[in-house]
Amino acid sequence: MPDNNKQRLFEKQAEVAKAIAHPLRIAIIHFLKDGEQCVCDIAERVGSERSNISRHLSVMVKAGVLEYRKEGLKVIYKLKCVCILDFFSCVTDVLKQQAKDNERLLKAL
Amino acid sequence: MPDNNKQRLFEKQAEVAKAIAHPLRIAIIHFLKDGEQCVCDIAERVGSERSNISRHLSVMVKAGVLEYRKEGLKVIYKLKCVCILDFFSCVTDVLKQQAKDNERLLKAL
DNA sequence: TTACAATGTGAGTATATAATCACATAGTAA
DNA sequence: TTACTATGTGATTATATACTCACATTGTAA
Repeated sequence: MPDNNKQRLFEKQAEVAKAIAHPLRIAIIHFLKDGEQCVCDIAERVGSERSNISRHLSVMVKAGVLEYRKEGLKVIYKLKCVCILDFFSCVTDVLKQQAKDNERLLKAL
Repeated sequence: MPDNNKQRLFEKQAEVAKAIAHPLRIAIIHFLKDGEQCVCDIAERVGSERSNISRHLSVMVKAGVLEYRKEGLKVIYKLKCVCILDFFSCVTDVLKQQAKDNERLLKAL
């Protein structure tokens, strides 16, 4: 693969990662694990303004993490790909490792 | 788990995701897949200033993605947890889905 | 010692992102 | 039609991030 394509691939991957890399967006993803939800309910659940949530949702849609459908007045969002959840088991491994390191550090005191 | 802990967990997860969410940092991670490398060689490979690379590396160390050891003048970095690579298979799934969507869209023209 | 090489860091600037408020839009229902 | 509700968006501000340059630090080697 030529380097230009590699560069473009890295940018695409970064865009997906960025779409996940925010506490509110992670909270949204976790909420949507259990099924699709409208903006209104998402906003209430994660505790933020609707306009703000709306923007976060559109970031994730743009990155291909979420998709939506309209139902009357409501817009209902859901995970586009359950594989997103695998990401969190990966992140959890990193955090567990950190916890272990900290423990070891404390013991050395 | 109380909501405060959940909140903190989401922030921690976001920090790890953010540490990955940059094209240069993804390039670095891919380079380190094949083994540990010094700052100098990383900078040459991914094509950026050493001082810039140094900062990116420290972001990833702080997030628990990389670790390093010193060897004489050189500082040698490596992946702390191979599980980071799983993240990319997850991201790749998202990108593949996007590609499929685009294809379908083009066919509808 | 002096000179050099690899790395990290402070300061400044440019850009990107997040949040808020006010308002626009679109569907619903009386 | 009018009034209402859910959502999205423009404009603004605050904050965070990325990059560059100059310089400090640390180890090496003559």
